[in-house]
Amino acid sequence: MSKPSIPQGTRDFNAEVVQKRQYIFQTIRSVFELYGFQPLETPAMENLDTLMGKYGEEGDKLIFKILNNGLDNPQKKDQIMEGYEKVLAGKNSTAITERALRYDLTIPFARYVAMNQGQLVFPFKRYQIQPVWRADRPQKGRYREFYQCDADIVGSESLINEVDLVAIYISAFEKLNLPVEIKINNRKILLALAQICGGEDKLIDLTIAIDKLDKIGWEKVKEELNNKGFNESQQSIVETYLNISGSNAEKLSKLAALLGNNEHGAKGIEELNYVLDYHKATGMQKHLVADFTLARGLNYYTGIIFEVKALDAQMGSIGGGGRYNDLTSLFGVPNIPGVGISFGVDRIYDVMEEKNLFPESINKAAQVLFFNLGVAEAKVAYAQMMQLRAKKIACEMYPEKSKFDKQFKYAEKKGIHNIVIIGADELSNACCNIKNLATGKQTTVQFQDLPNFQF
RNA sequence: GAGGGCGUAGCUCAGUAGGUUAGAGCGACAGUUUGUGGCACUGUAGGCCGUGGGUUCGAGACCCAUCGUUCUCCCCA
Repeated sequence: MSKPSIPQGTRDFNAEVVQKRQYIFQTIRSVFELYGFQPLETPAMENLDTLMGKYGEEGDKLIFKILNNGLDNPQKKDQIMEGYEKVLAGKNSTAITERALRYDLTIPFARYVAMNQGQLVFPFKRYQIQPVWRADRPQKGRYREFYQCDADIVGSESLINEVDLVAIYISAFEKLNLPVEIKINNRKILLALAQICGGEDKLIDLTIAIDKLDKIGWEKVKEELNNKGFNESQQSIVETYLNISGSNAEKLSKLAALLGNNEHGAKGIEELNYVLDYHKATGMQKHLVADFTLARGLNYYTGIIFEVKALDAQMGSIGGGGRYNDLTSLFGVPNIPGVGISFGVDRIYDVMEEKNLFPESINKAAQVLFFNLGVAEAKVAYAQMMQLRAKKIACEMYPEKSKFDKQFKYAEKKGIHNIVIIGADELSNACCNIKNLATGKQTTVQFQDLPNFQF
């Protein structure tokens, strides 16, 4: 038999890791709930058509598809062979695969809203914390199975929602003690830029190119623009656009000058100003950075977009989101605008681990270990232990009679801070000896006083 | 999808230029020590050197393939 293994890009989480991850989940969840969001869960798998075509060409390739059952059914052979031909040609076939693992939480949410629009109370605010799967090649900070924590609001165009989501980001990362900056931009501004530099249809080429700026530098971006058919004067507008610097207010006024009276540009700037202005009053403004190079890969965004970057850490974005004005129309229900954000828990974990930001207190080992010193002793000890458990003190008893040495080491390795010794001597005196492993201090306590002992 | 690094004991790794019976530290187990741990000392167990082929008198080492893993690019959280 070969050595056991798990699929590439997936992980097992041991007790310590689970507790740390739960700490992140719990922190984010509590903030979501504080802001009036309610939970939703959707299935791990969706129908393939629900997902295809929603994430761009690259995204489609990264969707994990599930092979249909019953492919060995001889009655369906012709259908299946025909489907296989389509697959070989790079197309999808429901004869071969009709389900896939979810790629993110936003599209399943849009699907849910479209299916349940009659029942939902709008504006509908939901949060969702579940794993997603991507058939990407794993590398640092990138896994094939990872969790997202999303909060979305649909059925409202108000920018107060954007304001609220920024506040969620900032307060959640403050609670986690993780310093971040929230980059903010607007797809309308990118659209305006595209209109000025050769037309709306260039929007995607343009955003892909400028998104690479901090990675490859202006010269390479210029080259890419050139290859995509942008002329010299258009390239120089883009260069001016990318070189805008200063405080948020300065950047926005310089941008306004560059975009002139372009309608989308003016709207985009106005929206950014609205959000920044609201957060002057909350004091959260200092975490917000207007960044016109921010583009985001997903093409369903239409308004303000966000991305969260951990400060002083070698890690890509640890969260992102934005406004999508018509996501449910993909499922035949038009005119439900929405805006949402996502936390990348696995990357947040990696950054917090690297920077040592987890509090000591999240280790949830039992507080007390009862020694097992024989049949009669264990029976009495067990009854005493149950009284402590009734007081919500986490306890366990060593399951077999073993040498002191061994039982001590067990407690030490599991991080249990107190041991209770009930041996023959204690038994005859109806008492026990409690030893604190950190201090080495030992106390003799009568059985009737044990439940009230302060560990 | 493209390219690089690494696979030796449970873990972290040595293993010189190809040469007898593949090593260390940590961990595990046992003992010194049958009711008071952490230290120390002694001992024991544990390896198809990722897998398959090839070169050679001889391969853990060299070559090819394959699988796994990790990193970079693309893209993304």
